[in-house]
Amino acid sequence: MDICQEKCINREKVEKTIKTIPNPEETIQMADIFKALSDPSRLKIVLALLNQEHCVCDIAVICKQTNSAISHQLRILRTLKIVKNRREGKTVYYSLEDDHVISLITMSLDHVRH
Amino acid sequence: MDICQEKCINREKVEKTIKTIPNPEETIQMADIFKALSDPSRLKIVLALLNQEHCVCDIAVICKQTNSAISHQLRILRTLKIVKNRREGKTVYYSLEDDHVISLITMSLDHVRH
DNA sequence: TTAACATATGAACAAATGCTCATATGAAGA
DNA sequence: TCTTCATATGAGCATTTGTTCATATGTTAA
Repeated sequence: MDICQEKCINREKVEKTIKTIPNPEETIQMADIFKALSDPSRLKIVLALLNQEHCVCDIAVICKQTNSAISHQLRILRTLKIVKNRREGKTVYYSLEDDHVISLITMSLDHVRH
Repeated sequence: MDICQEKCINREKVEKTIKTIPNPEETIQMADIFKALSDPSRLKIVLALLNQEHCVCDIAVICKQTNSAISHQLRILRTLKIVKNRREGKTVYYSLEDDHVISLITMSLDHVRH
């Protein structure tokens, strides 16, 4: 197969780094959070909720998408515990569940803007 | 089309939020960074580079993937300016380009571990 | 109970994504 | 120069993902 593995690897460095890598479950959970923010339309929803809660209909207007598309995306964000909701009559208001998300957003915006 | 847009939106809240949303280019750039970290195998590569540089071959061993798969993913990370590389003879060493990425990783790990 | 309406969800489809396999590139030593 | 080896890359593919359309759910008011 990979002859390289017999010859060129630096075992010490490899062993040392392997110890520092989070376990698979944690890695997948981290990836899931990044995945939630990796789609521009889904990220825009999160950005829309950064300062105040909104109903599905308002989010659809802000994001220029159909209520259905927004609702599907909100379900994903809800499953990942990134947003929470509360019902008020016929209307459902969504807001961010977690301050960590706000930090992630702020940091990546810094990065983009240098 | 969407009758809802004629009736239920809260124009004031919507207008206020629209002003706070980053422009489309920035939003896409932010999403791109998150997308780079959203795939578990690509995230693992970044995690492997968190503390020290490694050659492609070592990364492949650490991540238990073929050199080819790693090389393809490194190209994506290079394009997004998340990793950089230096050549030393036949070997190419990769390391993280940017401290912002380290902060993002650290923060999401915090989030996962509470 | 019935109508109206905000939201949720399942199915289907087009587009994007990650991997594999084969092959190319570029550097070092014989 | 020729061979070896680390890395890079293109094509093809199976899988995943985001959207649309149709329909369901749940709440309010008549």
